[in-house]
Amino acid sequence: MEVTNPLYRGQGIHVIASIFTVDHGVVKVLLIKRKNEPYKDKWALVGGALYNNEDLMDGLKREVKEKSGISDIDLTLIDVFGKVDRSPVMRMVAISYLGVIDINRVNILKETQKTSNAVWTPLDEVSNLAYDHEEIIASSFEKLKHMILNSNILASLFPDGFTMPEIQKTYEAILGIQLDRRNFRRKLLSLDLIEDTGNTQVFAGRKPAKVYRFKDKILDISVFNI
Amino acid sequence: MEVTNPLYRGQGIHVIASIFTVDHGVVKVLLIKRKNEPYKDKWALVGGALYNNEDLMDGLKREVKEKSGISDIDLTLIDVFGKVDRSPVMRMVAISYLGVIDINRVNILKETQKTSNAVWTPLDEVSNLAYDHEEIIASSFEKLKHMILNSNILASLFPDGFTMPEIQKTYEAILGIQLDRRNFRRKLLSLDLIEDTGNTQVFAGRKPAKVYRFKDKILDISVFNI
DNA sequence: GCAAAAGTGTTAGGAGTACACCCATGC
DNA sequence: GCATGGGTGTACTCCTAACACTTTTGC
Repeated sequence: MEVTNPLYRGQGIHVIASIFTVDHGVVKVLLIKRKNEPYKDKWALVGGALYNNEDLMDGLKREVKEKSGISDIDLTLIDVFGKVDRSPVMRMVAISYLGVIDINRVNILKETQKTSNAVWTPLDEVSNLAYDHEEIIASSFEKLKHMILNSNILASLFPDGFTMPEIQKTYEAILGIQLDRRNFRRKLLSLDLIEDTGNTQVFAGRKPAKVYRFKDKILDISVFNI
Repeated sequence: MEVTNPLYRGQGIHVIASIFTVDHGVVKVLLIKRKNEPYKDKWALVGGALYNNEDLMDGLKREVKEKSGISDIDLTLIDVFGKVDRSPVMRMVAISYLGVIDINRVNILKETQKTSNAVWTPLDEVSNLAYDHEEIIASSFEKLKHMILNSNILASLFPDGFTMPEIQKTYEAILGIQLDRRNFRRKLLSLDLIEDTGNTQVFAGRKPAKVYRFKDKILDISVFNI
């Protein structure tokens, strides 16, 4: 069968990743600088056009690898962006994904065939991006706030474990609120999501903190307890 | 700018709606019978290929209108399906949406230019559909279960209001579990989501039931109360 | 010993759960 | 009056929220 209707022609799919980290209490997103048109020399999220012979996740991981060097990251579907004019080249529908990664565990490629720079950018410094990528980041960040409350997505931020004060600061940075130390600890422990490693970590001049790690477990609580 | 790379050609977007209702305690989904290839004479969800000059929601509503006659329905993005071979015609990525509608308030078109029949089908009788539509229904139904616990999506099932026993049966049908009458009522009222209309509805031989209605309010609770 | 930050416990209030009784209707 | 099903209240438990003291370290 052949498609002849011109209304169906000239369409493509973008797969795009909002990759977040939390660095010293600041939430950052990975941006790359584009080498090519459209939006040459503009900052943008990692991602690109899907090939017609690859599945969505394969294309996404290929794009992430090509443009950032990151090869080992879990990405979750977040949203879809399809305004007719969102790309100046052709009709592109963007499928957006979210990932979280430990900034210290990954070497970001500063330059690739298609990018001239790559920077972890604090959320409040994000502006003037290519395409509708600012909107995509906003939608992903909202979802991230939700996900840290309903999943173990932060496990990938702490591959070697974490102390309670550390992870609490991460929650506070992402949610933008202050939390009570004692209740936070009790709540996180009660979820059966993390476990004590038996180790401690010492910072200068302070009492050593216990190190916990995430269990290999998916949490997906529902709210409404009827 | 022109796209010459063949890897980017021959792609299209499906917009697809899983439209659910609850009819006498049975959850049903709207299926249409296709008149044309591919999957001629197969049952399928309402939906079709997006035009390259229309936004996603516009294309979706056009398809829903064309193939079912339904013109007034809220649809929510649910999921994306993009396996390379999900369509035999060309590379199609499907964006799936979810809607709920009162079966008594809508006249479904039994035949259209592209469909030869339309039926509200109980979920457990759904089988042998076109494309990956069974998978799409499964994903949408899971999300529906979640949404009735976290949003006022059921408002569209009861445009004229509802009684507590009625809506409880609806929750039970969708969730597949039994609920305690007294606690269900208290919980639903405590959410500040519905209000008493002051009216009652009488069934034969029974005490009249109060009629409630949904407030115009979006509910999006988070779970984890830290 | 002192400052800084980590660890722990207690209590009051609110939400969830389980359960029993009264009430309005049609026949 | 009786069967059917709708409406309401209460006690127990558990989770949450607010809050203060003790412990360990480096200097």
